[in-house]
Amino acid sequence: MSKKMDPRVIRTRQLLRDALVALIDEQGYEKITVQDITQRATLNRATFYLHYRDKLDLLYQSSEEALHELVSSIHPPSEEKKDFDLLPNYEQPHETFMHLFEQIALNSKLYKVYLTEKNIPYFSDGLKDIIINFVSSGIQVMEPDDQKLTVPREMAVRFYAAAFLEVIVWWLENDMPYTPKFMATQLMRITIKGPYIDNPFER
Amino acid sequence: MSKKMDPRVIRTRQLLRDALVALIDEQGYEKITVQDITQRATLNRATFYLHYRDKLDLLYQSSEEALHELVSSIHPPSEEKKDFDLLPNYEQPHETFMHLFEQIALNSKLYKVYLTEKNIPYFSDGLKDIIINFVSSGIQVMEPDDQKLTVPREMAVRFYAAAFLEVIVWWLENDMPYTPKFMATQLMRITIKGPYIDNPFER
DNA sequence: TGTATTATCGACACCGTGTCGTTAATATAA
DNA sequence: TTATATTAACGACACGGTGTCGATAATACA
Repeated sequence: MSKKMDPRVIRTRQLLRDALVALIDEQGYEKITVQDITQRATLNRATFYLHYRDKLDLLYQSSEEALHELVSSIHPPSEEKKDFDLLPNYEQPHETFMHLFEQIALNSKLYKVYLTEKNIPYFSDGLKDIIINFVSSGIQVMEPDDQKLTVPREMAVRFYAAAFLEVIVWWLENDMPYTPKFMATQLMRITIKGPYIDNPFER
Repeated sequence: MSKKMDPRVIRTRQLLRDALVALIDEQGYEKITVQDITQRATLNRATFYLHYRDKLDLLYQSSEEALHELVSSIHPPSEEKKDFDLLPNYEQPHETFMHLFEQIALNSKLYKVYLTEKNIPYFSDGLKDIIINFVSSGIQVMEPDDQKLTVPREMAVRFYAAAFLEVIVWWLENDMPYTPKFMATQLMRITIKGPYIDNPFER
């Protein structure tokens, strides 16, 4: 899709996107003006409007691109492990979890800024939707019978999706102190076993 | 504190706060101007600046007030149940959870708008901090030994705090379809037992 | 090298902001 | 009830960011 594009266009848009990320990191999203962005990108302000409607449009398109890359890189599961993944060992890292953390690490600058800065529209919700779909299908495969869930299905999906997203944010905030494999293992364990090794309430 | 205030001031500020909530609900936070707010409140625009620095300051003060009310209403635990709450039955609703949902229900219009509308600064984070403190002390009481947690303590705290907040948002988005008691019971159960009644991984 | 595409530049009206100074309305206490 | 202080209303102002325009310069590619 970018093959037939004028290299100047590609360069200009990349300059604008990088400028946005850098400026959000420095002064937060809300205070940024189109003037700031074009100045940082060493472009004329009118040039901005040749490519994006406004600041929000630039953010949307950058977000869409990053999230689309993420989904594409995760979607194809390795075929030979399919059956294994349907019933993963909870002490073994889930393959999709690992892909998720690895892909985020590859683009960590953008993810850290877009997920941890305050009041960035769209990106967090977009990623949450992706995780919701993942969690939803995961629970559906593990337990199709609503009666065998501890809480209403939709509540459980939202519960774990938000929890997973928060752990990703925590990981980025702390500059990725653990490997993707470790993180995937941790998420699997806390989801299945809960917070305590010896459940204090029973057994 | 509001005893010695001119009743006109109280009236004016309440008009502005109500106008903000209504306008966020109608057109979202970002598009709102100070002009819009004062027009809706039937006040002169210059009057706004006698009370608040800008739109964000109005939101902050409204948020602070609501969150302070929430903390105050939750903090005093009923004395006679103290020992019981330290080791709650997981099929019994946790008293603090119930207070949380009940207090939110009392001010549900503001909570729904401030928590479910996109890009409302401060409020979600403020409530998340409150829940983090609550979760953190809860886990600390249940299990002071890091070795007996399934994952790093800070990760577990963030995991459950975000999950609880998401369930609150889900509850508000769906116009509170369950009672506070039911919600508190569900949260307790999914936290301790995980998503599945019969753990498919062991036993 | 020629042609089409894109970027640059300066200028414009528009809108929301924050702050004046002046005048009007209102609460509270004498 | 009336006097006084506090607050609101009102109109006006300069400022800054926006979005768009037309004309000109630079660049990619055939």
